[in-house]
Amino acid sequence: MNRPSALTADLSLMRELNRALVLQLIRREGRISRADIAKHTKLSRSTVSSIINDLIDASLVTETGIGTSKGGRRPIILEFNYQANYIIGLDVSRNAVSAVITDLNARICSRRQISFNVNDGPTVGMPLIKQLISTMLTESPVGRGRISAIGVGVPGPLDFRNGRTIAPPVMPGWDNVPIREELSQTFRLPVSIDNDANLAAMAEYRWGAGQGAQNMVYLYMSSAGIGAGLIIDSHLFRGSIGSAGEVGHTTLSVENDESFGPINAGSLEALASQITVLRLAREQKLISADDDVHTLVRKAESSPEIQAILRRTAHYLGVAIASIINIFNPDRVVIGGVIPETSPLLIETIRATVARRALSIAVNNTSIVPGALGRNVAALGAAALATERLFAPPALERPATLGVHSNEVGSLAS
Amino acid sequence: MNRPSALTADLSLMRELNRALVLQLIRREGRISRADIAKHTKLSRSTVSSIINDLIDASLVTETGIGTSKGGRRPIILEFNYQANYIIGLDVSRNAVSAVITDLNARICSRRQISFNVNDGPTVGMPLIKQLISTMLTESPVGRGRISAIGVGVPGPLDFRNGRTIAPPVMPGWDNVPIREELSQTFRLPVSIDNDANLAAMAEYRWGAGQGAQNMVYLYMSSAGIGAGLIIDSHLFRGSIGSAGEVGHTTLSVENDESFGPINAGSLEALASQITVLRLAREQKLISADDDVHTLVRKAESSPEIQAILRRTAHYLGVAIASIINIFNPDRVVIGGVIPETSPLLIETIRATVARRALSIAVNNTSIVPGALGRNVAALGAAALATERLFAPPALERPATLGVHSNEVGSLAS
DNA sequence: CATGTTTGTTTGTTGTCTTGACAAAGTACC
DNA sequence: GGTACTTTGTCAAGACAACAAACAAACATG
Repeated sequence: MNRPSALTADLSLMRELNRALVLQLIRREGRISRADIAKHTKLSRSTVSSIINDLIDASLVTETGIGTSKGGRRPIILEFNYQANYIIGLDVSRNAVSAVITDLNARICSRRQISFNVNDGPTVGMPLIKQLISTMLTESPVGRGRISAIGVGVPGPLDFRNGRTIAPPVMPGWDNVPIREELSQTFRLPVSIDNDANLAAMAEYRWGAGQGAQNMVYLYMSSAGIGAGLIIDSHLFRGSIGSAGEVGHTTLSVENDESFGPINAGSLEALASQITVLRLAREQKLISADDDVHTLVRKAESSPEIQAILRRTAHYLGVAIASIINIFNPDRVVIGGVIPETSPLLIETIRATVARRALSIAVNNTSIVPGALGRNVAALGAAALATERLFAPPALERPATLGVHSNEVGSLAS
Repeated sequence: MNRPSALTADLSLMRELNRALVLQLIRREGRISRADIAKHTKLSRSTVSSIINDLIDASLVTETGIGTSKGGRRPIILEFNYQANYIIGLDVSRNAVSAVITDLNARICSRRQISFNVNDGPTVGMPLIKQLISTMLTESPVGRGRISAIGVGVPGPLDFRNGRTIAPPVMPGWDNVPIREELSQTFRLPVSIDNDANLAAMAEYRWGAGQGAQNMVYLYMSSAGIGAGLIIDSHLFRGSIGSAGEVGHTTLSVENDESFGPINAGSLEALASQITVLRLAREQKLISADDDVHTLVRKAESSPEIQAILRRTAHYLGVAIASIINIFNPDRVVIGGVIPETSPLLIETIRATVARRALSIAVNNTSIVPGALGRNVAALGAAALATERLFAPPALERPATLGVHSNEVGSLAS
């Protein structure tokens, strides 16, 4: 039922597809002429002209000047109008809600953060969230009318059929809250919602360390826990009920041949989360009680004890990543969060563990890199998701297989 | 590069899409009238008529009778002509090559097997494979002219850009052999090639225990090792270089807090493969040297020692499956191979281990079942892949996201 | 200045789907 | 049996999107 039903093709669909095709090309290329679009897309010049007229009328594209001649008439340069619309991106974490307003190219033009306690539950939390959105809408440098979508990230899995939270352990009291519906009705804007790891993955994929990847795994070491976002052929993969990538609760298989029950080594989250790292360092008096992760990473340079903690953490992460690589065969693994993004030691140790534990063919074709977008990843991703939604071509049936074929003989169906 | 370049939409594409749409509906429904097709596809009745005429001309569809009235004129029943073409499916295993000829609905109408030693390398092996195909072509009950595609399964990963083997450990000497090209040129037929686990997954998904699933994981316990095939939204997922699902070489994480190196517990394949199970049973004199897996499963009923071996094996498999479920969130896990398909103990133990080790939300939405197709799965899958290829609609760009959206407000691009 | 090239637009053609009308063949009810 | 209504399938007319070819504008080259 949730399966994307195959669309019937008619003329309007054709137009939609070609318009999306042209639009995506312009977004990717930046500056391009009608003639070049025709060459890239293999559409005729007249068709391109017609589509461009539509897009200019919708003010999604603008003519920004005249290019240089290639031996004939000079081309008119077209550019995507990134300021045609603006998007609000929200990131709900355990103790704060941060919001950004971005243009269609993820340039942040406004940013705001409120403190927040997720444990207060939705009756306290939802009004705060709405209040923040309201403030962003009214006080933003761009007019309210030009903000055209809202994206929201929450820590934990969602029922993605109706945009409700589902009993997330990190969000006590937030069971089955129709966040999407409420916000959509209050603000009369399209609302996209997803969990923070997925959104951060989206952001890194489009604008950060994941650019150009085909299949990407994003591991998110946030203040709330550890999650993963999977991107397959440029698209977020959520699994059957939306819990794909929930690696945080995996018990790292720790056992020996004699006993079958899991030795109580706990979950990946318990062993390798940011909270655990801080706790261990504090217990050993390596940092003070109010030092944060940034301090920890800085002090690590001169502290072999902290380095040992980080190595151990990295090792656990590496084991999880090795499993993911064997199963998933991504060409890039991006590891996000303050510690991975600032501590070279962590990344290097992860690489070493993965090299030992994953299938060598797969490892050799996978680069493991830290995230590149810093503190606002998830909010940016929320904006990214909402943006993508605005320009998504219609969903069509994918080809029935992705197998290996000889193309020397035509298909029957053609 | 390999990324499916977005197709430009024109009138012929429109027709192709709609034709594929109608064809798939007929294949799925079995018996259906033009009017019902129009209702399901939301195409107009006249368009459906036109498309059906094309399909009847191509003899892919036939009018097979008159249905019952629903208060008006009685409908003409259309059926897919499963005997319009036939497919050869090959399964290359370590010590045999088996082949089937199937109609377009996977009904086997001819079957043959030759003994084979994969260690002899391609100079000996390829002629044998070609010989087998030749025999199937000439001696088949259907004429050679009606066989329209060949599918091949090999044990091990492939470079799926050019259909060559890539240094599979189980196929020494078979590095970089252009199997697809050779067969395609020799027999002048389209050739599809893939690894056996992927093909078996395909077969179970279409005709076996995976029917109706959305995201399916297939674990294949073959004589050559352990592999997995992943099906996402009805389509095989192969990863970036085609090694997705290669779980066999994963080192089951066995370690304790003191040491970081992997304790030499070996790979999943070493711990839980069919070969290992047989070896353990033989070492303990529980079966004789020439007993096979069928005997083993039968004797297990009265042998607590064999049961212990199976429980242990199931436990290892369960650990691997739990990881896969956490990462992938499938709604079905199918476990294929002789032992899983005949030993209830194995499946039940796997279920128990998975229930303890995987995220409960995900486990509750995942059914774990044995394979249903028996010994010819992989060959059937090879035929399935080749068949799908014949009727695959053209590849279009997928929508940019699969995120969660409010549909209350339209998109900009429409 | 003549020639050729590149860019963008205009015009007429083609192919596909849809709409609405229609015939054929049935049911339901009087 | 007759009339009204349904359902199925076909046909002709119209809409629409892309294409091909011709054309105009603007430029490079010799």
